[in-house]
Order: sequence, then structure tokens, then C-alpha cells
Amino acid sequence: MGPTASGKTRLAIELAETLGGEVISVDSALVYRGMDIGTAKPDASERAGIPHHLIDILDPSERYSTGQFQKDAVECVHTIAQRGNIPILAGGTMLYFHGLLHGISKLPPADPMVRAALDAEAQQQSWEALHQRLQTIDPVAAHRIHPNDPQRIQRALEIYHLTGRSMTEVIADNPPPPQDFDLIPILISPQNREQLAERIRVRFENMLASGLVEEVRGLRERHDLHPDLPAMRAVGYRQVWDYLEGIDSFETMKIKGITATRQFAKRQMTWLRKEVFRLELRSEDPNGLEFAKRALIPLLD
RNA sequence: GGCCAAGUAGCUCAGUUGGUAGAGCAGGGGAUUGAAAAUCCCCGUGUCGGCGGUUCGAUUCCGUCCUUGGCCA
Repeated sequence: MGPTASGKTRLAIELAETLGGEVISVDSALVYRGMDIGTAKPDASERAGIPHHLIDILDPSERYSTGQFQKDAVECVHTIAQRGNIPILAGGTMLYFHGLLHGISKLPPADPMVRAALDAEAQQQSWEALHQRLQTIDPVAAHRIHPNDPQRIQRALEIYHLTGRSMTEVIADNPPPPQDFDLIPILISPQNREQLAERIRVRFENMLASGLVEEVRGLRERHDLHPDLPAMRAVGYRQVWDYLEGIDSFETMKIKGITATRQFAKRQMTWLRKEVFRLELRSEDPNGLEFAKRALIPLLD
């Protein structure tokens, strides 16, 4: 695990090669087919014959979720282990990692009808009004969810509409089940924020040079995708979409794309600081892989 | 060279009828249970271009100089 542009993909493949493993992507954007350049998805040659899982499993018009990832990833871990290989979970979607590390409660999946109804209500009344309703239904959730956070207000109300019980109660009755495998967290990151920022800048410019705009243009010309889809909200895609709409100039889009990536990395770092790591690698350390192998092999025995 | 406008937070700008100033963006910290590359919360002292003058007090008024842009030569 590590922030964007830290070298996770390469490290995962090298570890898989030397340890006899298969890679499971822990990434909410790599799941989408046809989104290759902007997600820095490793291509066939980069994957070097190592099987990769949970990549290209959805069309960009579809929606993925933390819960679905949890199921998919756990299933992959088991099938890979049954083959006698080591599952290597690699990615930057920290909520997904959090689920893997600490478990996740069994909750009802998102319901498009309920969400549409809540959206309509919010349109008429305001999210603040819905937050007040949540206050009467689930004071505990209302207390921790800010009135300006529509996404979480909606989710809490959705669970209530679907189950007739408050989110707080449902979670209390469904504690995260214990994981039946060990996970060894490895963090990879550049030495400091400036280095990360520079890597992000260079990488985004390389994406543009490699045809990111064309990739997004192709997606946009399908006419069934729109900017509110989770896939189209991905960093980079969103900014290029606005450029193609004529909202931003090329130069502005580039700056906004780089900035958004940097801010994304910052949020990832906030998650990472909380985790307890057994191993920390530096992106620029040429001996990182050797270090990882030496440290990992005894742990795996 | 002359006239006009502008010089305030890293950037773009507001503002102070004279009592040393505040938004957006950027940046930093945090939250995070089926949208998570998402969504949201918290954090703003800076010779108010320089130097003089008027004043109890100047970023604000006056003078002058500097810089930038525009117009005229």
C-alpha cells in the first residue's frame, strides 16, 4: 500500500516474481475496462506474466463498492492460496485495505431507487433537513456525520429505509467478522512530500503525452457515460472531461489534474499514518526489493 | 519622456468614510463501514511596494520614488 505514484505496481510485480505470487489489485479505478492511461494500469508486458486480479472487471458505466471488493478480494486470496501461490494485495484505495485489515460489517448494498428518492428529497428540502431527520432516527450517526456531508447522510438514511433500523444498530449487530488469513502490511512511499509531488507532476504529464485526452474523448463519445458516475469522477478523468466540455483550457486542466492527484495522495497519507506497518520502503531505494524479500520470507514461513 | 490604472497572504482579489485586514484557490492537519481516485471537517500576522509628510494614530490622506500594465509621444 502507498500513495499514488509511489511505485506500488512495480514492487508488487517484483515481489510476485520472486516469491511466487499473484497480484490482487486494491484499487477502485483499475476495476474499469477502457480506463488504462489515467489509472496507470499496468499493461500485459508490465505484468510480466504474473496473474493480476480485480482489474478490468467492470464497464465504466457500472458501480463498484467497498462491500463487493471485500467479497471479491477474499475470494481471490483463497483461490490463489489454493493454487499454492502467495496473494499480493497492491493498491491505493485505503478504505478497501481498511476492510481487509479490520473487517467490514455486513450492511445492505446501495439501492439506486432509495438513493434517487433521497436525492429528490434533498433537492426539495436540503441535506441539512435530511440530517435533522437522521438526528431523530439515529442520533449517534447524526452526531458523527457532518450536516454538509450528503454522501454519508444519504447512506445512513438508506440503511434505515432498507432495514427499518438505524445504521448504528445494524452495525452493532453485525460486527466485522474475523479474517481467516494474515495480512502483512508493506508501505512504499517517496522520502518526502516534495518528491511525491514531483513524481505526480511528471506522471500526469506523461499520461497526457500518452493519450489520456484521447482515452477520455473515447469514453465521452459513448454518450452513455456522465460526470457523476464513480468511474468518471476518478482523478484525471474528471479534469480532462471538463477540458473536453470546454470548461477549462488545456493548461488549466493540466494544473487541476496534477493538483487533484496531489490532494488525493495527501488523503491516502492520512490513512497510511494510522496503520501499523511491519515494513516501510522508500520508492527511490534501489535495495527496497531486497529488503522486502529478506523481511518477508521469514514471515511467510 | 507625458498621462492613466494597479501594486494587500504562495496565487487571484476584497476591504479599511484614518484605529495595523479577509475571501476563494493553493498548502497543512483530520475524519472515513457497499460512490472512497469519492464525500466532508478544521487551520489565515501578512514590512497592506519603498521612503518621507500630515495626524494621538497611516495599509487608508498628501508628496516622492520604484515596479507592472495601458494609452499618448
